Amino acid sequence: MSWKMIYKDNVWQKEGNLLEVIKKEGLGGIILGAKIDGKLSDLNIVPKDGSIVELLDWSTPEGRDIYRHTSAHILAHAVKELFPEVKLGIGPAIEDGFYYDFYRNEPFTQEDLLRIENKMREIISQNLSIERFELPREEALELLKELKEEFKIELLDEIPEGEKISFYRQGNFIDLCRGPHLPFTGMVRAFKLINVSGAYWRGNEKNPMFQRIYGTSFLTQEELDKYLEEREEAQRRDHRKLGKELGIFDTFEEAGPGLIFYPPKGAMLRLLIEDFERREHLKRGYLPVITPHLMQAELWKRSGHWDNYRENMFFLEVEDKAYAVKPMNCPGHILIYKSTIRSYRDLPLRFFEMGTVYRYERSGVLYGLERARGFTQDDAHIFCTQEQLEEEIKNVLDFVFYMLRSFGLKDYIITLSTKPEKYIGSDEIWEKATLALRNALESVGVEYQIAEGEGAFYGPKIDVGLKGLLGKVWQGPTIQVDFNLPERFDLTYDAPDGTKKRPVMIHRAILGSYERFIGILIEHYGGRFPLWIAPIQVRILPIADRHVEYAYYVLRSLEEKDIRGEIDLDQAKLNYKIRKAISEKIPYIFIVGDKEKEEGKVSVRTHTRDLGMFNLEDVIGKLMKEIRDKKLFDGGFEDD
RNA sequence: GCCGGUGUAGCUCAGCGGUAGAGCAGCCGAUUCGUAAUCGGCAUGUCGCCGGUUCGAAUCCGGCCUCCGGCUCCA
Repeated sequence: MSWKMIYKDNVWQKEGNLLEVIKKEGLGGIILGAKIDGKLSDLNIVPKDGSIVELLDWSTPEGRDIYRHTSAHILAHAVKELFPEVKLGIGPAIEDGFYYDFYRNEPFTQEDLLRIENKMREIISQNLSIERFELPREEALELLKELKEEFKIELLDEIPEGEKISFYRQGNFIDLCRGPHLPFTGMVRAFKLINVSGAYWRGNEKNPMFQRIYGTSFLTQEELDKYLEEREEAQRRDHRKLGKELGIFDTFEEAGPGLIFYPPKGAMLRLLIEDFERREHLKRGYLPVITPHLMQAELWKRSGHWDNYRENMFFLEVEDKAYAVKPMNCPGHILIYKSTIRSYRDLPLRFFEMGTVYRYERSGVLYGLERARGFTQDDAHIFCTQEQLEEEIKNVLDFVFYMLRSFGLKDYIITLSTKPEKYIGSDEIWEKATLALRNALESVGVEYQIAEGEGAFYGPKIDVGLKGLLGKVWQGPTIQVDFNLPERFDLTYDAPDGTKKRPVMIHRAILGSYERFIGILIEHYGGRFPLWIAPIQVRILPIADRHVEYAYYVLRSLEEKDIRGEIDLDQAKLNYKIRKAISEKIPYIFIVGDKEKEEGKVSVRTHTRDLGMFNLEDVIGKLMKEIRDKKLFDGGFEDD
């Protein structure tokens, strides 16, 4: 009756109860669960003869999940003790913690949460043993009826025939659950309930709404505190707060929700990004186009947006004609394509537009710059032959990664979405297009995941999700192959053999939208932008009035080289001006006093430290280089 | 859109039935200053909006709106 136990670099041959063995080895409280022959398991069991038992501790994702899943059970246990009328939903571990869904008419208040936390502490200090038991379906149903857990009965119905039906019990709390769990409630040492929010039962908005209590737990209080501090730090970087503080963007209640305004600094930042991107497009053979924001409804009927996207569009009527504000730029570009006869010699044809679109997003989904009702896409539509598809996609991908690199973004998730159940176009063309996307990804050599069946009905696509704060991912770059619109608009080109052929269309955005991208940048840099896109690059601080004249001389010298500077004329002490410049996250601070004036120098500092005194020309040269190189490090040119 | 929370000066917040306050920012004055907050004075408001209760509402009640936490959605 012996089995093999593996932990870190150790291998043992053991027998008997796993939990006992772990205790004897001095690993009690460290080992949270086990993988027996590759399957997750509780600890309080006797492994089968000859099995291989891998021990899981906090350093493994599975170990953390077990710990937090048990935390969720303790939460549910506490809630049932305090509010016996509550019905249980589900309660899994998630990325940074856990949640449990409860059905209850009364909302949980902040005070309730504190009471629940206290009850949880009680349950933990009782150190109840957590036991698994399995029941035949009939008996499981009886038990759940007895417990009056109607939602759990719904879950039971969906457990496939032949699969074991397991329950977990701690004290008088019983829950239908696959497990595994910690062996004792006392093993959860540090936890915190974070908040309550609504969540539809089983994620369907037609179902009743549950109250979801989110929490997190860690092995030690120190780790928990650290996590909570990180959350607070993340909130300080939140683009919605920081972006407004720094004057990057604003919204106004009287203008309407989800409509973005750019004050001067934000507008400067955006223009700098646009300028850079515009030049890159022209270098890469894109042709600029500009299309109206308003087009007649008829056009949107032909494009299919009327049928498929109407509830997200803004409409208006003028002279008995219905118009729609564009939610997308494609129909406009298509009209330009169709305005003349196109030859195969014209292809690929790449139309680029910084196209501002408006989408009527449901009120609850708006989120600062990341999800707005009006935004500007760096949009292009490439019309090409099937043969050109792969090469074009490859070029777009290169472009995408070049841009992300330029802005210093490295955290992204790439997804290739393939043919869904409902689709148009032949299987051959789908296969070809999907292969083209895949080949392009392979040739660039990036990691990507495949979302089987997640493509649009009109074609497969590549999406790049950019990581924001607190695990949020926002779709930025996208490359979508489209077989539908060329069909609907009867797009053609003249082939070498004189026949009319249908082009393929690629919709693509490099950054996604300027709004969303700027939101990501604010959070990525905490408002401390690389020099080349910083709205104000240098703030000049004259020490006393007699240095103002020289400060202007310095400013003019900067302006001559297109460096964006300004002078702080406040009648304040140097310390105060420095503090102000740092809090405004201005990359370089030039201090000018008697010494500097006399010698034609400036003293330079960043938000962290004094870099010393330099000849004005030398500093300007260094800054110009930093701007030209789009340098990302913001610790100052001293660190070259 | 749904569930819950929230809204007072430009910002951060106090006041919670008797008619609006602090700090910072702003303005005025003094100070002319060397690497993260100089001192003094002044002014600041449809207390989110609409309606109701009350002798009296920022405060209590109802509706609407914004924003926040989620869910759903995201061609």
